[in-house]
Amino acid sequence: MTIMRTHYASGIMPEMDGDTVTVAGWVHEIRDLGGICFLVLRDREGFIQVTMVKKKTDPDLFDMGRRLNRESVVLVTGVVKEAKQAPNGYEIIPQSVDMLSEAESPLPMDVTEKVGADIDTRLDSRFIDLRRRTTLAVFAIRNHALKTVRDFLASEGFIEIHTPKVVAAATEGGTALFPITYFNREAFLNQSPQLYKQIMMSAGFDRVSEIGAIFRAEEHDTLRHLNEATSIDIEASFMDHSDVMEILERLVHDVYVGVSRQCVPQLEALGVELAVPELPFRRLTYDDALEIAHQQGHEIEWGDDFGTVAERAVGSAVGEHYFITDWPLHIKPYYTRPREDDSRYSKSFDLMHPRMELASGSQRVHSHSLLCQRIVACGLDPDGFDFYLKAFRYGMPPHAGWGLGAERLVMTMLGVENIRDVVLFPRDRKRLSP
RNA sequence: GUCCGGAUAGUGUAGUGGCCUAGCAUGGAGCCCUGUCGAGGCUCCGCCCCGGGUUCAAAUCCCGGUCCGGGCGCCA
Repeated sequence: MTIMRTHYASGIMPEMDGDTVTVAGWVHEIRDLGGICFLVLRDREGFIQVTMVKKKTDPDLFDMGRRLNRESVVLVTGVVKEAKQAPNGYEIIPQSVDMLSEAESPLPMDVTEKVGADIDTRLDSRFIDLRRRTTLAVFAIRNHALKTVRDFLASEGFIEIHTPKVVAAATEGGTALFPITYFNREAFLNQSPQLYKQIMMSAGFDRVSEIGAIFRAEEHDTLRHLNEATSIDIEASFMDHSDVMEILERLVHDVYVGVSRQCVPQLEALGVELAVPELPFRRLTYDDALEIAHQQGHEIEWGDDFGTVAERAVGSAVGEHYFITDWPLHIKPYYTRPREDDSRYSKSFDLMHPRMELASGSQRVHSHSLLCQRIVACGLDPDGFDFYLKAFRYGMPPHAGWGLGAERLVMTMLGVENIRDVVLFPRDRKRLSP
């Protein structure tokens, strides 16, 4: 016996009539009609029907096949037969069925999607949930989306880097961090690659990108936050915020195009009709967005961030992807560059989907003295930033960059409501396992 | 952090004081059935989160606990 398949389920065609093939996968369903028994085998790529006719099949094989438990792993060798009555017009007449791993019964949840399951049940048995066609489709699309991102950034001359995820005490401020023990010292999980990708500008890499994990210790409990997420980051020298905005919108556009072309079956499985957003995305200044929020009846003081409700109100007023630019300097981090003509404003932007924020970025402060000044102004201690500030003292080019939430990009693209649905093993406030 | 909601077979649900010996679907066991594709038919199996209280009577009301979901805040 070999444990090798010759074909995935999707690789079998009616034209192969008469060929002997070996398929391997999970027993999705068994429909036993008495004199004829259909076994539906499922693998990563699809389903294939294995048909056993009582009169023609070896009695032992027939009896073993019809008694298999759902979700057991089997290897089936047989002859492809073109058959009009079969799904897709073909089936396999088995010569042998080897059970490689018997599944226990009952299953923790339904794989055939006849009965629903709560997200909590699904995540507790994620390995089973991931066998479901729609769940698999989400991750196939996520894969294509991120592949498109990598291809796009490579074609734009970005060098992919990997920055440390374990970092020393110095932080960017703002979000809460996860403390860890690093030998006998205190350390943290990184909240973003921000400081390191900026250091790479001083290193002369010119354009860098990273797709990596970020960690935030916020105790939020929403459908769009996780404590471990994937961030798509870029940093580019000799560019300003409008240059990187242009890269960002083309990237998002490219992802939609790539997914709509390469993931047709998956989109169909999910019932998603993907509308590719038009370029260029609309640009609103913070003041414009504030005006729209006011018109929608949301009172926000100049200088405050938009709350969730006002943010959605602006989003539905715009109705498509858009940028909010020129944020008040004091609500942006210290590395954000002030506008030369009016330092109350910054050279910053957020990329918004009508439902939520997707990305934020800016032109950065590249002057060492201004950066020190800004760190102090934000109430932080420059001493903790030595390793970072040092890179600004020996030739730091002007630069700009952004960070884009990979999960949010995928979930908004697919209309998925819960961010946990687009992460294999999500980490939220309550879930640390599996 | 704060507010709101929920917990009933393996899974998803109905049931808001007695009509509950808890209904339905899916599932499991078994039987019948030669073209199913959410197969069909028949029989059977399996559930009220934990503890206390109110009441003649609690799945249902009250209190405490545990676990879960969600809104807002927070999230440079």
